[in-house]
Amino acid sequence: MLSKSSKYAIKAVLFLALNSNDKKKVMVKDISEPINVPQAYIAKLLQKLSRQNIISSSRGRKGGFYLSDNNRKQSIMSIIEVIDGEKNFNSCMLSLKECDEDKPCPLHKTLYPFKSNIIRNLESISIKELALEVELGNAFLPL
Amino acid sequence: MLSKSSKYAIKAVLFLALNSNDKKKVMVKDISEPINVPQAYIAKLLQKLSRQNIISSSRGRKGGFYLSDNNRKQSIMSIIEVIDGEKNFNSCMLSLKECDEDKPCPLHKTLYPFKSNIIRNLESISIKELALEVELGNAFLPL
DNA sequence: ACTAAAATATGATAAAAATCATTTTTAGGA
DNA sequence: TCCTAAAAATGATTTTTATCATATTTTAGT
Ligand code: FES
Ligand code: FES
Repeated sequence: MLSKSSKYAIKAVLFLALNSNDKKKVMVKDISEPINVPQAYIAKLLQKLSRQNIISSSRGRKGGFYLSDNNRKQSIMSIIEVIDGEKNFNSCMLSLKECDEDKPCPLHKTLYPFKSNIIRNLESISIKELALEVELGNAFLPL
Repeated sequence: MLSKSSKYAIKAVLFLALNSNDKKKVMVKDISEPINVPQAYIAKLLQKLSRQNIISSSRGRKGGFYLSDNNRKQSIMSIIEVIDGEKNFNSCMLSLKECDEDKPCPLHKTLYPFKSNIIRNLESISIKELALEVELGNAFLPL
């Protein structure tokens, strides 16, 4: 469904949403540990996200990663797209090709509606909203 | 979502549903080609399915793979379970662990309902039913 | 300016998934 | 009974994904 990498990335972004802002940057070391992901690995993912402006970063002394208010408005899907390249989601469930309404595979009819709903949800839910759920204690950040 | 292997396996089983029965066995070579999957690879998958009685086979001369009437009654999920080991489906969407209702991750609330519906569908739909859709021309076996 | 603390870039290694190749076993037919 | 065509078993290789290690910028503070 989601690659390990996007899972890691989402966790990291959520962690940043809860623990950072433009005044309070946090460095990889202090992200990787609580979310339980190898430091060098999450660093690479964060860099990718930063390059695509999903998250913010500043380097040098007193630098670190953080989320600006604008960053928080982005969707969860945008994270996945940057990391996995969205291919996972519009591919057909049986072939290796794209899903094709006109020539649907046998599983299309039953599964596609669900899949497209999942996509729609991931596209519409923002980082900020998800983080709020955690703050309210309705959801938990798993390690 | 589904591994390449389960996709291959489902295609192969569907092909057998359409082109074989206990009187008409078909050998790997004649399965792998039309469904466009490397012969040695699909052979391995078919063997696994056969061992778990999802499909039938007989060896030696005049042997081959085929689907008995009983085989056809099985669910699509049973194929996936044999090949992927079901792990893909009950794992949490954010952590590497199992999905946990009591301590749901932030994505659980939005995605789990869809996921469980997908699972329920895959469990309830039989090989025979899917094959019928193809016979009726409502669905297509992609290469 | 200089230094140290940070991200960034690049490339190497390890683990997992997919693919390929070879051998062994089984059973039908001469 | 012996040969041959088939699946089954085993193990090697390749490709992809995940992980690790090292060197290079950038920037705040002195
Ligand atoms: S065509 Fe296969 S999922 Fe849509
Ligand atoms: S706890 Fe993460 S999907 Fe259910």
